[in-house]
Parts: sequence; C-alpha cells; structure tokens
Amino acid sequence: MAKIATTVYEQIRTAILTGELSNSERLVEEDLAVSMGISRTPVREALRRLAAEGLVDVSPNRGARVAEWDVHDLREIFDLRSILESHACELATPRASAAEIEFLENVCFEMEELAETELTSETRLPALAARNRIFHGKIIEMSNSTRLGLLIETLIHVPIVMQTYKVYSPEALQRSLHHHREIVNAMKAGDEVWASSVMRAHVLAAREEILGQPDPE
Amino acid sequence: MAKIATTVYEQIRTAILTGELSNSERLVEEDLAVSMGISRTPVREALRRLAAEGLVDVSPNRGARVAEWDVHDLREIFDLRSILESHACELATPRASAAEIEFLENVCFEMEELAETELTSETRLPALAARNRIFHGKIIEMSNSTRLGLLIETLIHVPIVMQTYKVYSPEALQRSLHHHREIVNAMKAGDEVWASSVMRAHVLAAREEILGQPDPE
DNA sequence: AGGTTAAATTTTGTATACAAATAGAGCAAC
DNA sequence: GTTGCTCTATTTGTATACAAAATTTAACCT
Repeated sequence: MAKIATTVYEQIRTAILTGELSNSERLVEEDLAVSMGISRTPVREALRRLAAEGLVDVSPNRGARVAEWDVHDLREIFDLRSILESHACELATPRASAAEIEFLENVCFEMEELAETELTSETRLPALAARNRIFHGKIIEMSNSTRLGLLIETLIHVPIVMQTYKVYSPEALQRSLHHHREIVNAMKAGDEVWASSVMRAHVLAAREEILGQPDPE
Repeated sequence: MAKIATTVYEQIRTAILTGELSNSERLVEEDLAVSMGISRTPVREALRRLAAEGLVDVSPNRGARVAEWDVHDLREIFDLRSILESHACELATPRASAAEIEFLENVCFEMEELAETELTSETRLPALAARNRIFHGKIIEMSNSTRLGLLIETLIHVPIVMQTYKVYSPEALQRSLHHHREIVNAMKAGDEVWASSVMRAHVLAAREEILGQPDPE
C-alpha cells in the first residue's frame, strides 16, 4: 500500500485513537520523532495541538501523556452532545430546504436497509456508523453555526477512543433508527421543538445503551 | 513598575484582547520574537495555542492573523452561551449546597449595592463586571462538569475582544440583577427548570442589550 | 536498613540555522 | 492598461544545538 502523505499530527492522533498508544502512556518527544524519522519540532507542535483538543495532557517541563477518561467523563460528554446537537436541530429546522430533508431521508433509508441485512456481516457495523456520522454531521451543518460545529467536534474524539462503536442490541438499533426518522419528520413539519426534543432523547438513549445506567454516587 | 513574569502566550493574548494588536493584523513570528526579545520558537507555539482557542487564524505556510468577528459571530456565541450556561444551572441546582447559595446571594447583594452608587464612578463598571464573572463562574463550577466549563471558557474570549463591557442602560442593569436574584431563588427552591430558563433568558437579554435586534436576513 | 544529599542521565524549553513555500516587484507581451 | 511570467525578498516549516529543569541513580551518613 502506497504510503499516503499524512501530517505528523494526524499520525499521532490516529495512533491514540486506535489504541496504538495506550492509555496514559508517556509521549516522549524525541522517541516519537525518531520513530517517525523527523525532528522534535513538528512532534512538539502536534502534541500541543492534541493537548488543546483534549486528547493529550501536558504539564510544563514534564512532558505529555495520552489523556485518560473514565465513565464519568463519557457521561459528561454525551450529556453535552445531547444539549448541543439538540440545539443544532432547533437551529436547523427553520432553515431546512427540501433538498436537505430529502438527503436526510435517504440516509435514514440506507440505514434501515443496512439494519435488515444479516447480523453476521463484518461491514454492516462500520457502514451504519458512517451513515450515523453523516446524519448527525448534516444536521450540524444545516444549523449554520460554525462554532456549534466546532464545539461538538471537540466532544466527538473521546468516545471514539473508548471504542464506543460496540454492538447495539437489535431493539436499541431499531429505536435509534426510529429516532432518526422522527427527527426528519419533525424538521419537515417545521416543528423545531419536536425535532430538538427527539434529538436530545436520541443522544441520551445512546449514552444509556453504551454506558449503562449511572452509578448512584 | 516591576515587570511581572508572564508567558509569551499571555503577552500575545492580552495584546490581542486589549486591541493592541488590531483586527486581522498579520502576526509575523520573527517580528513578535524580536519585539519581545526572544526567539521564534516560543512565539510560534503561543500562536498555535491561540489558534486552537480561536483568537488567531493560521493558514499553512501563510502565517497567522488576529481573528476577526462580526455581529453574526457574536450572536452565535451568545446563543451558545445561553444554551450552555442554562445547562450549567440545570446541573448545579440539585447539587447546590447552602453555603454555595449563600455565596451567590452575597454576590447578588454586592452587585445591587454597586448599582446604587452614583453613575459617574469610574470603578463601578469594572467592579460590576468582575462580580458578574464571579456569579456566572460560580454556577459553572457548581455544575461540576469540567468539560462544560472548558466549552464556555472558549466562548468567552471573543466578546471581551469586542469591548463588550459597554454601559448597560439603568433599566437593563436592573433587569439583569433581577435575573441573578431569580436564578438564585430558583436554585434555592431546587427548581432546575426555573433556574435554567431564567439563565437562558438572562444571557439572551444581554445579547440583545449589547448587539441589538438581529438583522432580518 | 532507611533516608538524605549529590552527581548523572534523561527530557523538556529555547535559540539558531537552513530549506521550502509564498508573496510581491518588475518586466515583457499582448 | 492589463495579463502573465520570472526573479527576489520575505516568511513559514523543520532540523539541530545547547541550556534549564526534572527524574533517576548512586553514594553517603546516621
């Protein structure tokens, strides 16, 4: 496979996201530099950028480590996503064009088709996850708020690290797809309260499905 | 005045926030470096960090500029703040201790006292602004969500740049203080829906006061 | 043996040097 | 006058060298 040109930032990032660099592992600039055949300078820059995104923790004069998250962090993140994506629905609904609604309906249809294929398919889960990202990303884009998009983006990384894309139960998958349909229907009807409420419930349902019920502190 | 040790990041940051570096001005690494008597390396690092925070725009191989915002950006930012701070109220209310409520009540009282002092006082406005930051910051802290705090923090910079702390009309100031009281009362009563609703209205009212009504696109 | 101090090593922070890319000036052709 | 080109100057991107800080190791004393 021809080596595609990627930035050092992307390389370290995917190394973290794939778990190649394990949790709270120390990231020594020199080591990373020699392993990638470059100098410390761009490595250092990439680490600081990853720190700004929250994927890496750096302490002055003491270097960088892969950031660490627990279930509590993930609950927090899904909570914020539910708030922000719900708001995206609210903003997107009055702006939605017929073409955009149709696009979302198509994504819904594709996901429903995929859900009906046999469970053993290796490619089914990533295909569903990809459509899911497209669905949510499209609504954020339709909200026409660049900053809202940026905020949500920074929240997305961490769940990916945690291998969140585990198998939904068939019932949960059906429920999730139904939420999608309902969101589109609400937007089509111009009912932003409906759309945003379902989106809120949708993200929180995903949280419960993935993380289970909260511990009573 | 003894020169306090500040990081290069802080120096550039305050230079932007005070308007010393004007809007969309080009930030040449070498120039900044010599003007601060240091080398390009830490300047570069500070610029990238500021870029991650949204105070600076960088394009590859083309350098950095002070970021630029228009009224639309500011509307977006206040909109997101209203959503996130309202959510902070929701989270904070069931967790609020008696001591924390009392602290907020004290801040309210101080602001009310300040509002009654004569209008000509030069120190009144910054004192009010400081108390306001404490009030909002305390509630965010009480929400016990570090990520929520971080998201809000990144949204705060820009309004500061725009010299947002202009004079409120006396009526708007009274209304604002009344909102604060009502938020604390709602939290005291354990009514998170009330508290978060008033917070939402409070931030959006500040937006209208500062930016005026939206242009009909 | 336990704990404290002092070298030695490792690692980060900063400076400088050079390579690559971009922007701009000047000139030529139309 | 305008468009397009080339060459130059400026500026960014990366490598390397050195200084400062932190961590580890070793020695030492009680």
